[in-house]
Amino acid sequence: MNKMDKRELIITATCDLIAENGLQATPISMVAKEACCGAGTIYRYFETKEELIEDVYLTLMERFSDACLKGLDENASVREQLNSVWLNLYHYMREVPRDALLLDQLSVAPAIRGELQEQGKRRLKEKIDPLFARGREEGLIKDIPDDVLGVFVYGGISTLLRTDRNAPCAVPTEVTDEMLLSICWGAIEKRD
Amino acid sequence: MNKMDKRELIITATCDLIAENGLQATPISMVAKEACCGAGTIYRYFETKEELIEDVYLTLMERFSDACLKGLDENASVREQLNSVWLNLYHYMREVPRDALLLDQLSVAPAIRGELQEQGKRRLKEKIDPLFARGREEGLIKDIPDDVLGVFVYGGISTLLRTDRNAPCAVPTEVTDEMLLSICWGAIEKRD
DNA sequence: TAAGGCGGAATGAACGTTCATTCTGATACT
DNA sequence: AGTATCAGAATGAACGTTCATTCCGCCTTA
Repeated sequence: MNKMDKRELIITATCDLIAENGLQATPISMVAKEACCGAGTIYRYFETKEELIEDVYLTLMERFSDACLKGLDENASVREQLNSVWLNLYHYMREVPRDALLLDQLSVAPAIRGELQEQGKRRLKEKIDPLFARGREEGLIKDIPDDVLGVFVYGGISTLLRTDRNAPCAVPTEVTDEMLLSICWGAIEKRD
Repeated sequence: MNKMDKRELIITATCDLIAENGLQATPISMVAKEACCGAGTIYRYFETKEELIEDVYLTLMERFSDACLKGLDENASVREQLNSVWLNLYHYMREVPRDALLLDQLSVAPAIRGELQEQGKRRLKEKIDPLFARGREEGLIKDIPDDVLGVFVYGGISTLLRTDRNAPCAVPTEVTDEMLLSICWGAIEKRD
């Protein structure tokens, strides 16, 4: 096993444990056991536990961005592209609730500072911001700052799924893709 | 100072400290200092720290519910009533970011179990669910479960303000009440 | 090819700190 | 005086981090 593999192994173990037990209930000793290494070894790859958490966060956001942008056709219409991103987001969070939970946990952790959050979102924003800009030019989207609309929709979807995780209700079976898009577009679409 | 005053004092102190430093950075000793009492005294009022946190959560949700339902006119139209609730929510979270932050912190804390969360939301739900039901009957609202629409809007607003707290941008100045309602209604409103 | 040695990687017991909780003696009230 | 309440020191468990030691693969040399 080479250097990077072991590093990845530690990050993966940390992901698993935090998703299962929460952030403050996963001591380094537990990560070490899960990663089949000594506690000291972890400190060969990460200066502090905080740095490990930061890396976990960035790794997760990378996966998250990949999932959202999967199969995006940059030549398609704005509407089709946003549909794709939103459905990807929705499906990913439904199918990998572990990651969604992790994201919730980490986004309020003190280790995840503002700048790091920016870094995590960067790749996604670079793709989506121009999309909103185009939609706006085409008169398709409300005259409200793109960030506001984008964050609102993201917050709606993620909160919907978080609520369902906390108290499993009918969301997974009753909310069709069509319904979801109807809500999302309703929120941002310009009407006349 | 009577018994309840001291209890309230401890809860208030805990609120202040968690809002300022985060949950896991506020030890009991610090709460004791802030509340001007000994650490042991806190254990006269709360069995464990976890129970204290639970009480903080319920107190907070009570304040939150009050704020959202303030001035609600039950004889007004569904549209007017929902406007009132949403604007109350938005203004409260903008004007008392401390409470909004606290709510974020606590809603992912392991101490806040599913049942407790239900209890915290109960009063709000009891008022709002019938509102959605009426709106649905009047053909005003999408044929999508009320919970889904309600949670989506709540999630959108709260995430919007959380994002702004993390990296202060233009939300407070640029998003007018009118814009916000346009987004919220767009998300739930039935169109034909 | 075999033996010896070298250096980075890994280990996990030990350390110091922090924290929730308990204990104890003092204080205020009746 | 007796009871209830308090403050804060004491306690012990749990944690992040360190470090002396061990391990292991590779290179050198004969």
